[in-house]
Amino acid sequence: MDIDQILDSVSPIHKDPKAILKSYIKEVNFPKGHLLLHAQKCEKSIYFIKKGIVRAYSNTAENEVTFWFGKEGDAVISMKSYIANQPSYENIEVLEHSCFYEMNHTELQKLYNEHIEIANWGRKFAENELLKTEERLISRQFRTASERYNELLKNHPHLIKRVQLSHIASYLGITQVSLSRIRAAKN
Amino acid sequence: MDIDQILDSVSPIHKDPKAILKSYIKEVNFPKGHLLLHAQKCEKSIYFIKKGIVRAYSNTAENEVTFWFGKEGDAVISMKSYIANQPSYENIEVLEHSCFYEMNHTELQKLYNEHIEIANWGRKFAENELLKTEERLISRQFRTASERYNELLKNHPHLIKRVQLSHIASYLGITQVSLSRIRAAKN
DNA sequence: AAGAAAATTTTACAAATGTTAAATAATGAG
DNA sequence: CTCATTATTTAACATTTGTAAAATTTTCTT
Repeated sequence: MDIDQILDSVSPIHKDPKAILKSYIKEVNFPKGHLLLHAQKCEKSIYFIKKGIVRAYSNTAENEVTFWFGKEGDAVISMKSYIANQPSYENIEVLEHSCFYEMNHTELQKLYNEHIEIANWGRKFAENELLKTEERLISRQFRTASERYNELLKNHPHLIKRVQLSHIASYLGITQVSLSRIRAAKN
Repeated sequence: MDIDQILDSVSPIHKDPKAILKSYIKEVNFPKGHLLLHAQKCEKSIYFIKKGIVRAYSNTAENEVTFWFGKEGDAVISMKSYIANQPSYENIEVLEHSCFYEMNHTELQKLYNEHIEIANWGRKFAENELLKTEERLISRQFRTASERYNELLKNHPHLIKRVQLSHIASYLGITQVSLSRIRAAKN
């Protein structure tokens, strides 16, 4: 997915302000296993996935909890760092060799104060991410693990194949044994 | 909580653009039981709570699920309507006689395109709400019902007293019987 | 292709949560 | 203040989910 398409899918933006934005964006590659963002660390960059998949997780006292999967076109960002300049909640792990568009937070903030069209692009960016986060919250609050598993199968069929079931189980908030039972019940 | 304080707490804003914003805001009162927002309806207004408390809920096939409590200073809004111009997920019920600041979505959108400082205020508004929603999601994903109950006791002690336990149980994602057991275990 | 390592499923049992109904406590109307 | 209504807790039992460990399948390395 190329950068023009990604920027426009956030909110259509005219040629000139888009060129300004793009001049601050560079392409970077990372191998499978690389940590793109680090929990407890104040991150400086925002990424968009050009090609590949990633996983967000946090470590609790007992175990590791996966809570998001990112795919092409998705923004990879610590909102806590981007918005509040505070340490990230999440580790983001690259699940297969992937290519990203990278941009620096601070430079983006500066552009927000200089160009109204970029400010409104940034507003739409936050608004879109808000709707996605709300959707995730509602999914968790209203649907059973089994329903959410089917949702995942439907919305991210490619992902299931590439991600360990232990990660999917923790994403669903159940044990891997329970997930096995759900999967077994479908046959 | 007065409107200047609320607007500035979203993001400090200069006198002139703030005056423009305020010229579109009016004060409204509603009694206990009033429905401020309606699920399945495309809502036109955003509210800020001057005084009072509210509850967000949705009806599923079987039952009613409470998923948010709002208090003074909080924004009461259907993000789905505000951002995507689509029907609201939530009903918002006024839990005791309350006073709100009301503003129209469409007028706000217009201001975003005319004043860069208001555009950035709107960006910060979405960003702040995003952090709050993320916090709610993380709370649900990482903490047990019991921990979340204690969190609620700590952060909203006044609320617990004024809200039925059946609502709190559904907010925590457990049955009222389980909540009783949690409460009993603390004595 | 064979063997080792890792991932997934299955089993047996324990613990937690849900369901239904009854008992108790709190609230509100007259 | 009293009675009726509503809210909350408790009890008994059923169901679901978790835990630990073994069995099986898949993946990776050589």
